[in-house]
Amino acid sequence: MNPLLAHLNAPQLAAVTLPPVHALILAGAGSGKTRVLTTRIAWLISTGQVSPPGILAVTFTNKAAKEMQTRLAGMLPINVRGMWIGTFHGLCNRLLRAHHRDAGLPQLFQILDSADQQSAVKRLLKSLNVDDEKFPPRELCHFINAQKEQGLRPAAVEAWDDWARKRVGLYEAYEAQCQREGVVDFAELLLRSYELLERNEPLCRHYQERFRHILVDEFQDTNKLQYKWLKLLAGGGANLFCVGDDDQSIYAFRGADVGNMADFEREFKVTNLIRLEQNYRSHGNILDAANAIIKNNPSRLGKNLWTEAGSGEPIRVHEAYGEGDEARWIVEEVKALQRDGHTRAEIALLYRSNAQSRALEHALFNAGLPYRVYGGLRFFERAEIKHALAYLRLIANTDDDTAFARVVNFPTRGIGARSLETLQDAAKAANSSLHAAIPQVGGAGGAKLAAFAQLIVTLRDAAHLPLPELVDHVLELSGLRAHYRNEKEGQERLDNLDELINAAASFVAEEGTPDPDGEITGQYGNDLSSFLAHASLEAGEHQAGEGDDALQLMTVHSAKGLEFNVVFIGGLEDGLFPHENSMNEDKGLEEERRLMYVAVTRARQRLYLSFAQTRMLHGQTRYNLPSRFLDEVPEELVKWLTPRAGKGGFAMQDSASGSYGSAGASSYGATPRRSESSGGSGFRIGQSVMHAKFGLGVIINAEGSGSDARVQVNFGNAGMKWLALSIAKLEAA
DNA sequence: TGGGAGTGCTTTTTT
DNA sequence: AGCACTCCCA
Repeated sequence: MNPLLAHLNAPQLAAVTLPPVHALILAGAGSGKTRVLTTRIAWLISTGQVSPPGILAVTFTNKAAKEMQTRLAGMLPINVRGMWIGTFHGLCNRLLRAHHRDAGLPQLFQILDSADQQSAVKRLLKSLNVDDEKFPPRELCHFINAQKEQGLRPAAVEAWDDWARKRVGLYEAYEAQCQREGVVDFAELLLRSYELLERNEPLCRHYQERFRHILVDEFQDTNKLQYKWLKLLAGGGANLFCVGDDDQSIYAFRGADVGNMADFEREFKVTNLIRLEQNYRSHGNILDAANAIIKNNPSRLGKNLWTEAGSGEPIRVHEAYGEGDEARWIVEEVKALQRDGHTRAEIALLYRSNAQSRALEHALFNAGLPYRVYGGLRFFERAEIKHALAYLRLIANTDDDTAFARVVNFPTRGIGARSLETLQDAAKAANSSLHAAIPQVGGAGGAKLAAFAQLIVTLRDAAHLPLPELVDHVLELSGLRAHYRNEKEGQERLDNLDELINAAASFVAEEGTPDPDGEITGQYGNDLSSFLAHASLEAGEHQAGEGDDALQLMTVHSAKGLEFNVVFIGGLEDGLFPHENSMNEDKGLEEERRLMYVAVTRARQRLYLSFAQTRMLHGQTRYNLPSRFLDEVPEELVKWLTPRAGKGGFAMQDSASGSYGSAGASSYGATPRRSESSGGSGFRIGQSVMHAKFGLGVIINAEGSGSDARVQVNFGNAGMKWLALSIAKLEAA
């Protein structure tokens, strides 16, 4: 047996070795989803069914993409760096850099993150004299992104009244502004690359022919546009292999559409639907609870997790008076767990909304327990870092008005609102960028602006320096360092700025390499612009001390994909979890329930659920009922740590390698070579075959020789078969 | 320019 | 309650 395939269970094996057909893998929590995805890629490559450039693998987070690359690198002796494995946004960026001309973008186009986008919108409203009470920038951004995520340009958006028409007009003006400034927001990355392929037939055909196998992770989280993008790329006969879990779809609120799973099944006539239901993570009671909860959702594709592990411990439920009591109880419980030998890093405190972390942090701080809060400001989102990046962006592109506006008077150089207004008017009149309009401003303000323009020129002169030195140079000449040195609490910010130099240095060392398949995709641009793209696309985790043994605090959303030995889910109250705002939404409760399902399935060994009778929220004390999700956990799985709540005050119930890359460098000596045949029959592992009755299949194993030769074939939905070559009529397909 | 007072918002979030 | 943001005055 191919060692790649060892240790896979039957459905995993079936999925990994599927013949070249479209497939939908329903992968339950903890069922080995990433493993299937990466092993599938390794299998396809090592059996010679596809070469690495023929693979396109898409994920949602950088973390997931990196994980896939790392694991793949461990399975195959190939350079995974050049492969098209990445996030939707990262891959689109790559595509647009390579074909920036065809996409109508400057080579060094910059990427706006959400905050940049909002300030760009604010600036736009101001320049058009639009009342931002009537069109709140935040809401306008949402609207614009939502349109783009449905693939709609302004002309295609329907508007029935004046206000809606005005809004579409602003969308249009925003696009024009971005185009003039040479910047692109996140949704634009997707839409622009979709349109690029859709309109440029030869280019589209090139990529369609190149990518033979497209694999998608977390497919339930794709939005409409992402699905269209995938369909377009798969339009040339590539095989789409989508892995997802409808029960873990928790991002509908930002445009994810689980309906894509059903659409995919229908539109691609998917007959190969494989369920991965064996869970390798949690003990039985935890899984039973999760199954019982999610069973209450109607429209599911259907799936039931099971485990070979025992039932394990009961699920512990605790009732507290207020959020402070809840937090103190958790602290005591954590201390007890530590005494029993649990490490803090293996304990997670999950909550529905960020505001809940405060009470927990307070109690943990008082108890002196180290903890780490996920979420919140990340490195590249810090103000001082964004300031420094803005100077770098101006070096790359002086027309980037967002960057210009951010730092033209930071550190302050006496360029006030008046001068800026004059400048904005001049820019608008000349339809130019702010930077380009500087010569037209006279007076004292004009002189100061000219000095700023001179500063940018001086900085640009240093653009040839190695990136880390350039960053250092910018920090010094811009006056940022001096500014923070004079600030009382500036030391941390200075440290962060120094850290930015380190980030630049390690970026150059690790990723600053040019695209390996340069003749097709062109080059990325220079170090500076790829570093800036990196900063936008990968904001970076914020807190240091990753290696420290600290409790893990995070929202349920950010816990998706993670697992812990012990999990506390706090604030299980109606109104909080499920959240009251979700109740008005269509299908809101179902998404909350999936969220609860995700939360529960994070736990390996022990799960605590807790709620409080009163909770301070928005400055007011609220009295909540226990969460309805608590009632959905079967009683027999539960151990109440406090007298059981609800039902009338009960008493305490205590109770492949040779086919590609450096030949022979395989780490798997036994991996069949591409040239090897099975028993001299002319067939080889990985070969697609056709059988009169079972249809298309792929050979995954072989034994015997001559008249005894037998091969194992995966026929997809027709199953896995051993066939004697002397009897079965197999034809190469 | 910067600080103090007043105002409004507050589910979840990656890229 | 706590935070970000704006506005106004010295």
